[in-house]
Amino acid sequence: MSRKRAAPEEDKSKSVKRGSFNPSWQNGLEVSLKDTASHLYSDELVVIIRDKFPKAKHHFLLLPQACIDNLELLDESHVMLLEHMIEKGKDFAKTNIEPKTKNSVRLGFHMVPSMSHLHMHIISQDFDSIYLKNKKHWNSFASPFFRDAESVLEILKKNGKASIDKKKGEELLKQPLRCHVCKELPANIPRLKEHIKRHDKDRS
DNA sequence: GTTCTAGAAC
DNA sequence: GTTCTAGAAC
Repeated sequence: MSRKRAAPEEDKSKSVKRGSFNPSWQNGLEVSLKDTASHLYSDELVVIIRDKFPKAKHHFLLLPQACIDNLELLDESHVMLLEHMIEKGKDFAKTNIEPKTKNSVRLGFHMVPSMSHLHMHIISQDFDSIYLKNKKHWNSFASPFFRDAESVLEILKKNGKASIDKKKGEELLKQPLRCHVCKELPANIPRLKEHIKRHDKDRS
């Protein structure tokens, strides 16, 4: 028998995709929110879960319980919520991430998120992960595409909103690969991954 | 968000 | 020839 791969299971997905602008993967976080068994922390306002494809040794997502799609929908009334998100995110990092790496943890949002439901990343800066595979992955965490939660909070306080610049986001994802520690410019992803191992050794 | 893979880059 | 990236997925 000469066949390259198993036959594609077309029928299974068609019913979902056809006539729907919101493919199921975009709603993954809504599903996780309802799956209380996956909650590592929860209170009346927020939930913390593991990122399904962690891009570093420690990578979690903190989501509000309320159905807020993205940063664009925040206004003055959400300042306290965002402060709570940051506080609980920091607490979680302090107690759940080993001391060696906890100093380099960042809390923040993607400039243009792929998935529905507002989510704040809690991610260590080693970027040691088999799931970090391409330029988009890298730039979404190591370029200004990653917006620190504290800066977003300041902007929200100042302007009463935290708008999304989609065009700027798309440009940032296409920027050359740049080491987040020493600003070196590795030629490709394998070389970048080899390069950042050095900084990990420097720290330990 | 991921998977898959054509063809660019080496 | 092999490695690597980048765009389609109905």
